[in-house]
Amino acid sequence: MDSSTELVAFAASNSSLESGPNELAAPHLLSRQPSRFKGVVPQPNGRWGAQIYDRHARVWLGTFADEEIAARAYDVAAVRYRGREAITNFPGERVSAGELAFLAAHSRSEIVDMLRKHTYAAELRQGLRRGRGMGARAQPTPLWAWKLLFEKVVTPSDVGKLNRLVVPKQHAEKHFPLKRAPEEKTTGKGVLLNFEDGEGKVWRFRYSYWKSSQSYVLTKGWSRFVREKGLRAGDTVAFSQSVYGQQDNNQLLINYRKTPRKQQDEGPDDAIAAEARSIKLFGVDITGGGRKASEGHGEFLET
DNA sequence: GATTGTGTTGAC
DNA sequence: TCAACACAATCG
Repeated sequence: MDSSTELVAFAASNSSLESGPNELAAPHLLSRQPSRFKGVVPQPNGRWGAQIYDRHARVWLGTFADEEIAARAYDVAAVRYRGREAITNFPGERVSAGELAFLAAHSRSEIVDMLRKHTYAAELRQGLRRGRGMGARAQPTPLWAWKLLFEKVVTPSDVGKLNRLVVPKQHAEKHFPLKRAPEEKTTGKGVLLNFEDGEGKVWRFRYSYWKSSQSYVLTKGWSRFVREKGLRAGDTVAFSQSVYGQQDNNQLLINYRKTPRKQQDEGPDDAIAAEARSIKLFGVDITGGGRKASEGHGEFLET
């Protein structure tokens, strides 16, 4: 059980928004303490959960190591669900017009998803950067703006229950240099990296080096990506880097390509659908998959 | 084994 | 609507 993960820091960490791994002091019964924030509930392990109620139903917004971060997550959801005048934990911090537009451009479930994945801040920043005028809706960075770093045909274990993708050593050391961390500065295991996918969504994975197996891996967050993209052994994932600002923010992209399969081997959806799903023009999906017209009625912020 | 987040209940 | 509490489902 030598899970000895060598903790290291990424040379130019492309973003490490908010709370790192939990760094609790006394995990035990310290959790009973109720939160001083609205929409925040203590978790048995000392962390904090955020939730909001929508029409009698609880909407879980995720768990956070920091109580205040959880409170901010609630605030974001409150504004998205109840509008600009919603009661929030930090009334003093006005919501910018840009953020309001960003919120309006995404469905409630999308915002909740970002909060749960802890990528809201990153997506907002990205959304504000492009979306300039009013396009509002997060547009994917065009494919020509990316430089391919490397690809990997995923193995069964990469898409299995292990929640980890082994990054081929040669590529890892060349493109994702893991520099020794300033000792204790690395509170958690490894480093958190954000990747934009072909649809403009942001994914966050933990990247670290497993000493026991002497391999570089993407762990936390990986299985969620596998699940949502329906990745299967044999499919290909590609990692690219923005051709812009090398030092700026080191934007990273993760894409995937499904390998055609016999219908009998296909899971829930067939190969036709899988292929149609990947037809894109300059990074923009022209197949019409589009947004899920979920959500109830009477939404605020909906234009 | 640890953590998440759902089930459920009872106040406000 | 909202959170306290218990604990099953899910995760790492």
